[in-house]
Amino acid sequence: MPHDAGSWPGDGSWAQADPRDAVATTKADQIRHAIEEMIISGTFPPGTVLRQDELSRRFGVSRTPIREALRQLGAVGFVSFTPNRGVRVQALDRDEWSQTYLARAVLEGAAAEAAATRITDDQLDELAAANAQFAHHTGVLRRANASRDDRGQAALAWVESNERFHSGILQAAELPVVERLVTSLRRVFSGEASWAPGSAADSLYAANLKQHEAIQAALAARNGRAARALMEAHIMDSWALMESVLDESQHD
Amino acid sequence: MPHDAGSWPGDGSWAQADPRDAVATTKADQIRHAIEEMIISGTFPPGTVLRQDELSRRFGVSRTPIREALRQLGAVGFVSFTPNRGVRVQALDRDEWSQTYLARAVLEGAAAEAAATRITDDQLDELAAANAQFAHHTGVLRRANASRDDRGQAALAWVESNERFHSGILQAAELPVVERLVTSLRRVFSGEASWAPGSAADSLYAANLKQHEAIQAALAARNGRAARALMEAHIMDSWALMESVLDESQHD
DNA sequence: TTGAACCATTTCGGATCCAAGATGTCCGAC
DNA sequence: GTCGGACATCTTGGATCCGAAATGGTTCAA
Repeated sequence: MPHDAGSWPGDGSWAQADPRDAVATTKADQIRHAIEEMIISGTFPPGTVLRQDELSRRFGVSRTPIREALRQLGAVGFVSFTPNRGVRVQALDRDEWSQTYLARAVLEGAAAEAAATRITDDQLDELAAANAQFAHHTGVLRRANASRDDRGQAALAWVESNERFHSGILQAAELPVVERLVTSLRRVFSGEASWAPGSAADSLYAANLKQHEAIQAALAARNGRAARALMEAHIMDSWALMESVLDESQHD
Repeated sequence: MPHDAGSWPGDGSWAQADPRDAVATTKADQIRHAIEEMIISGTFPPGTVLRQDELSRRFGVSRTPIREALRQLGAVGFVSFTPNRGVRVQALDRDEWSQTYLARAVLEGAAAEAAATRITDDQLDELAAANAQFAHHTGVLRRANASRDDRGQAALAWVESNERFHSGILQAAELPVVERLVTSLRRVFSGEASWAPGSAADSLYAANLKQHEAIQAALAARNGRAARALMEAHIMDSWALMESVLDESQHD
């Protein structure tokens, strides 16, 4: 191996971030994951130009696996290629964002409908737990007198419990292909928002919580049609929430 | 360039197959396209193991661009990777197929709804033309006394006019993100069927045609809700048609 | 002063070389 | 006869090298 492999940024935990790679994996795949995480976490904000040489130094490998990693990210839409010019972290405009939400809405709606007939009691319990968490963090976010630090913590936890709820439903639907699609849509979009849901439209958070509970109830009642309609409306409303966050951060 | 570049299979028309690549493109991208076409056209049936060395000889390039092309195809799901073992053309089982259709159904349904409010008269004319073509080829397919060769021709033309109708609606919807998603879903699935719709359930073809016409009418009437419901039902019915074709080919 | 051509620099794309993982076979031991 | 291990071979993964495209700055002429 060239360069100094010991000079890795962080602690090397980038490797095997995904259990799928635990058994056997290539550097190209590990690096794809690492770059993906860096994009999502905001280390590489949208619009950033990624230089192969710089990345190869940072990861302590030659440019070959870097290029393969970038090709994969390009195929999936995380970065955009310009031949002989380099790659740049994809930046979505508002219209593309809204379409991403639309796609998620109909796909997760279909998943919710499927889940209604298949969900087990254990899975329903899991959803209830996720929603309890969600309710708690929503409360912290809406509390005006919370410190800035608390808000940041709560925002992260809010996103996490939200994901827990949504992926719980996707798993219950037993539609792995659809689940993969939604996951990739969600990852692409999460890259842009360095999520500080912060002070955004207060009532929207409350509505969001109510919607989660309504969806949960529909699933418990095995009402597929209702679950679908509610989920669709919920995600389109989340888009409104997201838009208000975007507007806000634009005014900075 | 190594090897004999003159020994290209075919006539070199693989290059610049996509106008997007016309201005500036890399060999890796051209080869990705070429392999993709080969998978779709059935040259590389599902399950085929793709050897880098063989591909590099076939395309007259070194293994480097081949590997980048395969990485891209892998990221998109056309092929599956096994580290140190090679890549294999992805084979979908019946359940994954059905999910692919479900995803298409809801996404194209949403597109149809959007199209209803935006479609122009010119675009409506184009849909009508596509459907006229579709009707014609459906007729040939249903004619029992057609020769085997005629049927093959008609089958291809049938698929083509079907795509013309569907992509016409997607374009009218002005949702490029959704359109890309659907296109990639459709490409993956078309790889499997070396489409000889042939003798499959006759009444299903007739139903398919009627559904196209109903969707067209809903769009003309600017009825988004109806267009969406009809499109969804249409694609789920197409799945039934596809399933019967699959069953049939299984009995060979 | 401005614009166009030329050259140096940077970065990428592709080719080649080498190392490492995987498979299959052959041989020997039990 | 069968099981296990060592070895030969095949294929992939990664590193390095080189040519080509794009950029930016400089110079010369109009």
